[in-house]
This record gives sequence, C-alpha cells and structure tokens, in this order.
Amino acid sequence: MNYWLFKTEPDTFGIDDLYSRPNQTEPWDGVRNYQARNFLRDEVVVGDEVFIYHSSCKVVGIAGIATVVKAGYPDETQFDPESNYFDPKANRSNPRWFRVDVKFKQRFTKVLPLKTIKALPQITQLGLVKKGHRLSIMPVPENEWQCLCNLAESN
DNA sequence: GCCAACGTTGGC
DNA sequence: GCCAACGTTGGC
Repeated sequence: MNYWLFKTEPDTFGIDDLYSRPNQTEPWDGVRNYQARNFLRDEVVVGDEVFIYHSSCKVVGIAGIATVVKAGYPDETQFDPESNYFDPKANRSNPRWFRVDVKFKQRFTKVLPLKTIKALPQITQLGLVKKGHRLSIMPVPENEWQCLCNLAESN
C-alpha cells in the first residue's frame, strides 16, 4: 500500500468533479511526463491512496483523498486525434502514456494550503516542498501522509 | 501576467 | 552525447 499526490487544476477537474462522476470514479489521464508516467505504469496499485492536489487556482493545496481502483493501463487519449492529449508518436503496440482509475474517498472541509504544508517542519520528503516540485504524480512518505491527514482533519 | 525552474527537442 | 533554444508548469 502506497501513498501518492496527484495534481489537478480544479477549473478543469477538481475534487468536486470526482465526487459527481458516475461511481465517483475517473480515469486519471493526460499525464505527459516520463517520470510521472513511470509511477503510473509501474508503481501505483489498487488500494493505494491519493491526495488530490489543486494547482493553478485560488486556494492551492490538498483538497481531499481518492483511492486507486484500477492500476496502470494505456491512456486512451494518446490515440485520439480529437483529444488535447493526442500524441502522434504513440502507437497501440507500444503505448507511451498510462493512466490509473481513482475513486473519490473524502473531501476535506477546507483545502490544506500549500503555504501551511511548506511551513511544517515534519514535511521534508514530499516533492512539493523540494526542487522538482513540478512533478504531477509524486509519492508521499507514510509518516508525512499521516501528518497531513491529521492536520486536514483538525482544520 | 510574470518569471523561475524545470523538461524536451533537435542540430551538430 | 552536448547544449542552446524553446516550451511548460505553477506559485504568486
């Protein structure tokens, strides 16, 4: 069982959108970064828990939790010329991009702000607070996951 | 909208 | 394989 943080822009798709999906489930597609792809393809498994992080918006931070309900499989949008995520160099016999399915678990009463996270002395490993913070899929160490969950609960 | 911090591309 | 130019991300 692993813990992750997935970034999303809530103006496009946020925690509330996940909540209102059929089955509260959504394929997490459109990831076009190789390091993030490798996580989705090789390491994210069913039962893993995911912080849904809102970026490029008014209140930047962790908005809630989702559960992985399907492990890595080819991201269909790479083959669709109509899609924003179409990749002309991708082919079905050797898919380049992968996605997982996530299901809504919990929406925090208040978004846990990036500012707060950065100020916590306990949070040292999480990619958000380090260089290379632009990664859209990143692992969360278990102790830091617990720390952030507790804080969000008491928010 | 600015701009720093990346990641990717492509000529050589 | 190097690296300059370019594109993107994302907080502010």
